[in-house]
Amino acid sequence: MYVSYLLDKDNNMYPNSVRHPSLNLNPQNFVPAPPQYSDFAGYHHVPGINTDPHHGQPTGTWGSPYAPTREDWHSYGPGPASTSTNPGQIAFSPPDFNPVQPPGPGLLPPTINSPVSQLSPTAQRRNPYDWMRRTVPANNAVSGKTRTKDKYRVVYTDHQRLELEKEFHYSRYITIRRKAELAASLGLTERQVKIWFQNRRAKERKVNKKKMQQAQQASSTTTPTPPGPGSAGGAGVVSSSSGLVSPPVPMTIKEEFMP
DNA sequence: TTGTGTTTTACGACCTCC
DNA sequence: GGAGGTCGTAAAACACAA
Repeated sequence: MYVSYLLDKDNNMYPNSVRHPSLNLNPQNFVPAPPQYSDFAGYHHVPGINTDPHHGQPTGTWGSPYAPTREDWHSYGPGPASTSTNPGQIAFSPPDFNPVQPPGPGLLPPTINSPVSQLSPTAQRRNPYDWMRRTVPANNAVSGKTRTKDKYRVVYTDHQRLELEKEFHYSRYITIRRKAELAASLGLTERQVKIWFQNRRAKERKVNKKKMQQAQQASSTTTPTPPGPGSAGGAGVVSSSSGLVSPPVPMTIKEEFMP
């Protein structure tokens, strides 16, 4: 890995090894996402749902009504029963959420120690969470690669990405406190969490933009109306200075979250 | 295999806000 | 001035067709 390079920039970068083969979660431990989680890009943030004090962040530029409450996140993880079979996975519920987990069935440390079977490298993506279970070489954490050398980025574990997605699902913009908590619980740095959210928002904008363009194309083919001012090539889709798109598009079941 | 396209981390530049 | 936002981009990791 490029730990040395990153350590030069951020003392807290990679405080411990994040890369471990056993961190890759068994896809069997995931449950298919319910229909309401068909597409992260389509979630609606509801201002005012942030009853959690540390989630009382302003809605900021994200004015669209997004995100269900965290109670809904139960459906992400394995249920209570599966916590015994795989201590690395926890049911994510708001009252229980404590990023600094005590020893035992917590977030990261038990996962590292728990033997989780590796997926066959030839396995195809059939599970809605397949996108999160890529295998990672075990020596990534100690390889000491840098950006200027032959390797410059790590691949987050399935668990890390799942927890980040959960948080993103809850709110597109993470608070400072939640960022610190999440970073601590996932073994990431706050910088990594921040950048992950930035990249995730960028991805969402990209997906939304693509959807809007496709919708415009579909509508233009069905109803051949001449393009109005500012509607050429879907250029007028992205709203305002924030670049955010208000997605009035109906929710569609995203392929990767289909059961 | 291998070539190619896509996705995922990570960064720098620039901007806004406090 | 610092923190955090978007935007553009680099490059590793990955998926998949030929």
